[in-house]
Amino acid sequence: MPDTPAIHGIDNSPRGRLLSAAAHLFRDKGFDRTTVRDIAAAVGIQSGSIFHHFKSKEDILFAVMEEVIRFNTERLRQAVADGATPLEQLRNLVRAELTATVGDTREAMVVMVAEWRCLSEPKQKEALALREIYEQIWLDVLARLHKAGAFHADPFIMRRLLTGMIGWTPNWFSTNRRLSVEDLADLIVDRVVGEA
Amino acid sequence: MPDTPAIHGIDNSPRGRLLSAAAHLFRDKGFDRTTVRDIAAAVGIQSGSIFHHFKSKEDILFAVMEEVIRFNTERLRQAVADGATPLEQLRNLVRAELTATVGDTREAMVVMVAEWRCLSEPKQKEALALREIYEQIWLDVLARLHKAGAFHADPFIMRRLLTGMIGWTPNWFSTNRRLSVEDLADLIVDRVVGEA
DNA sequence: AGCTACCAAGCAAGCGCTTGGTTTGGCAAG
DNA sequence: CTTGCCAAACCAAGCGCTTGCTTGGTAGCT
Repeated sequence: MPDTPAIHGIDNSPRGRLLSAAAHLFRDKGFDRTTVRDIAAAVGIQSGSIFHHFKSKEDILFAVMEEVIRFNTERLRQAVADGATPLEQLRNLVRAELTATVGDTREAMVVMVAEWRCLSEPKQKEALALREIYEQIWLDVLARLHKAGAFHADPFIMRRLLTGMIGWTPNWFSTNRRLSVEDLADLIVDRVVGEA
Repeated sequence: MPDTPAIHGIDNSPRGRLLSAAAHLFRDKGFDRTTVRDIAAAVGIQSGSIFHHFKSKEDILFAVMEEVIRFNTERLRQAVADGATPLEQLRNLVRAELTATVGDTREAMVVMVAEWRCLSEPKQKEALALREIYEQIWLDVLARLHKAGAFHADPFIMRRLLTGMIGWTPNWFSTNRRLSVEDLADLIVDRVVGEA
């Protein structure tokens, strides 16, 4: 029963432990190369027992994504609420998404972007609906900044560049290096409101 | 015999057609969800006949990656050679990688980042060696710019932010929109040498 | 008694790949 | 111009294995 480190926002129930283990394995080997036998072994049960908690392997993947989107959407809401000015809100948003991406929900976030197409089309649509709520929070703040003249480019495109910059960080950022999440967030914010 | 659109830098031999078709399918459904029967059907042959050209399914994936890295490394070299100043070289590099990423080698580029871990470890190392040559071209130009005072951040980190911005473009950029590759390149270059 | 959580066994389908043999196109000797 | 030949390209069939998932039953707690 090798316990996998829990993911922030996922509880300690049998179902929750299954989710954390699955997220870990999905990130490591990908959804398709992870067998239900792998997941079962990671929490110390038989492979068939998984289907008492989830009705299919795809459902596990979907649950991982759903949980991480919901949890981080709430985090974004907090980030905006905690900012007095649009610029402060942007900085908080970048910090929040960075924390999600290389911090406490790292594995699940990586799985979400990497294994998106492993979902059936109906499930993709379901997840997309949740994702759009998440994105709207970003777009609102960016639109406010744009209106205030903080940058000239299209807010939509700016969000996409930000998504790219932040989404790539798991491939290189290491927590135990000298560059902190806060410093990296500042660096990224500067790419938007460009003060060289 | 549904012909898949060829990828730039891959010839028209039976092997080349197999590679193009495979790249297309790998991008669409992922490496694991693509069967050798799918690939065979895409070029109109029997599944077993594939192993006359490649000794394993993994070899097909590796060949796709190898071809696209080699081809685009040469493109980067041209981009640097065509630039008179470091800033011009950077702009050319961004344009070149954007063209590779959303243009003529799009499918193969997407496959390379998305299906990296589907390679066995030895093959990963082989591909990584090629990739490092590619990256060094970027780092040289960025280091020169940094020395000249064009930006203050660490060139390594700047390259990673660029990789993220450019690497994410296939998920949103469309060639038939009003934003051209050149304009997007300029926008991205401005994120580096920040003139707001 | 009834519910949640689990086990032991295995089925049907799909997978990568092998095998042995056949077609095809080019090309040099007669 | 024919003939014989060879290698590249391909076919038809299927083997052995892994996969997601099902089934029927059991242990333990309330």
